Amino acid sequence: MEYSIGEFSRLTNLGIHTLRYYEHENLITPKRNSSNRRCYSDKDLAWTYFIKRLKDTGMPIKEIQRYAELRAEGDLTLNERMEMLTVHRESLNEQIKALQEHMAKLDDKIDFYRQEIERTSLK
Amino acid sequence: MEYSIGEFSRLTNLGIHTLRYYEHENLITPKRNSSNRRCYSDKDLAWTYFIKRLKDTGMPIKEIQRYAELRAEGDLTLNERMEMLTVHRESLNEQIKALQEHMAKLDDKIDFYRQEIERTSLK
DNA sequence: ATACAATGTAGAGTAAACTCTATGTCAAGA
DNA sequence: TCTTGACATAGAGTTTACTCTACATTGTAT
Repeated sequence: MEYSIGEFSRLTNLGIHTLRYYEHENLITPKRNSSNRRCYSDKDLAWTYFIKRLKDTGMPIKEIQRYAELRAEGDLTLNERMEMLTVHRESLNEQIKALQEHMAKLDDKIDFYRQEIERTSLK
Repeated sequence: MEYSIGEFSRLTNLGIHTLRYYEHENLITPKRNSSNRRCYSDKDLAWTYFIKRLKDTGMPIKEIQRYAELRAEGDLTLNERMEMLTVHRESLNEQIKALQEHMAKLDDKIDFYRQEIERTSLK
């Protein structure tokens, strides 16, 4: 299947402006039809989902750019891409650990509030 | 104990400029000495650590501002503050869940790469 | 007395990631 | 044919959270 930018925007939940911006940054590079309109493919779709995943896990555009560059170069860069993902995996792991710690502390604080409210009868 | 902005900067690992910016945004409000220099207290220190925690868990400055405002109003706002933290706790929980999902998918991808590299003998 | 390092304020500048505006093209329906 | 509506580009504007600059004061060591 092929999609116009409007359809693709709805599918990916990324604004049209954002899609053009991503293309400008060489993240997503859809084909063009005879009238120069963008034609996004299913491959573009899967790739866009992956980009969103990288973004949602805190990878900056610059780094995604680098990954996209390697991807465009084909199989010879598989090693390097896997290396990038492995490094990123570690950062993700640390993010999760940090958030869990924050969660524990937050729970302490909430408990403290609960007691204070009880004590001062502000229930 | 009381700390100058320089000492406080070292203690909190926040730049001097950042501390002044936080004060400008009414997040941290240290006392001043006779020559108008900032005097940070241990209470400011504990509060600053908490601000960092909120920031590190994705709370925007605007919201921390609101929290700081309530805090300045005293015990009568304990309920409202607890409510804010409880809501934030939920967002934290969702962040963690999302990251764990991303992690699983990332592991899949890394596995896939491993196989591809094996298959195409790019070891 | 003087130098100098830390501090003060006000306001400008920066970086990242969008988001929007102005203007123009083009295919399809009334 | 005329009018929409979706799409195109180039470039300006926005938001968030700092970060830095310029310039004036002040406290301390020589």
